[in-house]
Amino acid sequence: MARWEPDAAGRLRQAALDLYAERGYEETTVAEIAARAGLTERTYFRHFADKREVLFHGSTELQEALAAAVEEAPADESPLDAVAFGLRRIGTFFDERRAFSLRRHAVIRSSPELQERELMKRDALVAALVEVLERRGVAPATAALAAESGISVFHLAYARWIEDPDERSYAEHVDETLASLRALTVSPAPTG
Amino acid sequence: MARWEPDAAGRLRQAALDLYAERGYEETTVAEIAARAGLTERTYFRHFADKREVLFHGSTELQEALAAAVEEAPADESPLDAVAFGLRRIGTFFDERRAFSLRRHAVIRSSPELQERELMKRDALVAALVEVLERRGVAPATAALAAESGISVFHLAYARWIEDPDERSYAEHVDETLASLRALTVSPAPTG
DNA sequence: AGGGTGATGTCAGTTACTGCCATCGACCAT
DNA sequence: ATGGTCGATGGCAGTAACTGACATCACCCT
Repeated sequence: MARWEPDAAGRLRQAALDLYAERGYEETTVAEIAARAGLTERTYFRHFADKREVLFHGSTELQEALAAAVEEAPADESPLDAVAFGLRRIGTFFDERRAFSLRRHAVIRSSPELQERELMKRDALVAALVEVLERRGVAPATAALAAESGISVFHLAYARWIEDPDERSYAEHVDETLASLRALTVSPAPTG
Repeated sequence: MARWEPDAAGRLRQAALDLYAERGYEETTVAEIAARAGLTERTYFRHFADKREVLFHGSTELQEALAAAVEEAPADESPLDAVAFGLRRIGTFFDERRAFSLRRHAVIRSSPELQERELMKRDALVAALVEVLERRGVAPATAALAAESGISVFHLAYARWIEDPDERSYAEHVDETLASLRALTVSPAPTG
């Protein structure tokens, strides 16, 4: 028999999400999360850097998956299309965890501190895209713009996916959002 | 003679920027900032909500100025053009404070916590733009996309403005960045 | 003169987070 | 099996961000 119950980090994530949802983020202490997971506060901080990070477990994997997917886009795709290619590929990452995503999203929306952290993760996605695009030979200025635009699509598509009563796939929302972006940026209003 | 030295908040902002630049953000305590401003820690927290907020004084004014400027854009401008109109208008806000902006930017870049807060302010700008655009009659989905894209332009233009050795105006960088965005989103690569 | 006001000070308390050392089952080498 | 190392955890003390409650006291108004 193992010395400790397995998957301490997983238990902490579950306890944190539950407590943040039940009582609210600010009203929950790290000691309470640790206690519910059968651990101590000190151990919590060995698994997660701070009180917020416990809700952002998949972000590194997501970032790597997105970067890898964009890397695999056909070489002749435009920067924005390459990003869109990657976004559609990672759709399953969300589609498979819909219930969890809804809960997590509701918790994050309820706390400015958590929103800040989410924005930071979003920014890391932008940086990862810039790196991949530049490696594809895209000029830095263009890469930055394509990455920002791509993550805007990522974000708005996610918001729509969360709210979609029909529960259509994430990839579908990406396609729709990307089409809207293209419609938006056609050159200045036609004369007349 | 006044009971206290005037402009306590201003002194705190100056002290904080100086100390963050000299010693680094993490190595500076709020008590030290307050002491340099001739105040106590408790008084610091009456002027600023937390250790980060002291660096984001102009953000509310900037947000209101941008919203007002977009509001004044000609009614027949496309959503994105209306935002661009607003961005050019607020250019003086930056051009007049170049030295300060450089120092502040260097400090923020050096600390993840400060970057998080800056992303939050950026997000507030997006929200303000969405509100203004919707009031102009733009459909919510389009408004969200135009706001996101517009703030991407805002942000990248700012980064280039900061790094520009020729110190050209902020509005010029907005124009260039916007043109790049339009070039980026033209429909998928032409055949052949 | 006297009372109200507002910016500040003082102090005690909570909680996030960190460094250091102790514990002790598991695992490995002999 | 013996002994030693390892790795995840606990315990504890300490720092610093932030908050609430109350006191102070020049200024202002009447």
